[in-house]
Amino acid sequence: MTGNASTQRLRIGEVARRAGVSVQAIRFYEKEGLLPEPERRPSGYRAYPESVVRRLQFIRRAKDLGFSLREIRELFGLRVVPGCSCGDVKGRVIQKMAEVDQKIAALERIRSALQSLADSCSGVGPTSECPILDALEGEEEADA
Amino acid sequence: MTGNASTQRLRIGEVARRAGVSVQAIRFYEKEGLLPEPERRPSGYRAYPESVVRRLQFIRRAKDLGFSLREIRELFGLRVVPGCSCGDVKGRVIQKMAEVDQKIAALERIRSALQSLADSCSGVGPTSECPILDALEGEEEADA
DNA sequence: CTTGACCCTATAGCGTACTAGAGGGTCTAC
DNA sequence: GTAGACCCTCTAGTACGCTATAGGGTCAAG
Repeated sequence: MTGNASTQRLRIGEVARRAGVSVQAIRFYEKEGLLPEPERRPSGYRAYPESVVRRLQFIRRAKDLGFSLREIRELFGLRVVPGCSCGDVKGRVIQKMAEVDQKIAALERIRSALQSLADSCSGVGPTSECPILDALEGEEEADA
Repeated sequence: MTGNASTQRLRIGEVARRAGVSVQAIRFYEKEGLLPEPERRPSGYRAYPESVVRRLQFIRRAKDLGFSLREIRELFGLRVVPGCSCGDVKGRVIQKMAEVDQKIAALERIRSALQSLADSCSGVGPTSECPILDALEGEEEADA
């Protein structure tokens, strides 16, 4: 049985393996306040409860969704602060979505500018007469 | 007329003002090989021809289009290497467009994941029962 | 001849999210 | 009792594109 849970502590390497992150990353997260400081064995080894694995998975997923470590730390904060509601968390997600939308829009503007550049150039001829290079060098045409 | 052009050299501050970049950035670009080393006055002051302003504008625009300084340096290289054609330049632009497309696609995946998270949460209730936080913490559901 | 704006070099620091290495201790099995 | 895998701390380094600072020299006007 898994009766006495307090004896079932994991070492950092095992946690890293299970969560799919590096040992150094775990120590880094601890230093940055994303992970609570774990108990230590007499030897100084970190001794983690299994729950830390889920927390690391949380970090990984939020990171994949574009949250910075700072933002993830704030998400953890929301869980702890008593007055905070689910709406606060949802707000962060909505806000992040707006940021993502803005990034997408910016990239689409860039994409179409690149497309125009590519279209302006037949691809033949010397670089000294390249319409792309000329366009990049050109005067301020329309600054708005 | 602007007859004797060689006397019309600009100091770095004036170049910075005209090109809309900082003085330090100009020195940085020089160090990184994006700008040729300019003439110097006896005092050691850099003395730029006006053309450097256009080159800085090129850098600014290419940067805005997502080219890194390294890539911009390579673009300048293309112009100088004799065997290079306009097609080489166009190729860079096409490749950059593909990169932008990939970034857009990645952000759209993120966007829809965020949307799902937001949809899963009514926004009311304590953070301790937040479906968003639970989802981020959840087990590996589908790893593919 | 001094004031203030400008210029010079060189080095350090920022933010992000770690990785890599040095130099050392611990644990477990054989 | 020793090998090898693991753990510890601390510092430095990575990439990117600069910014900031220290400690000086130059230039033009008044």
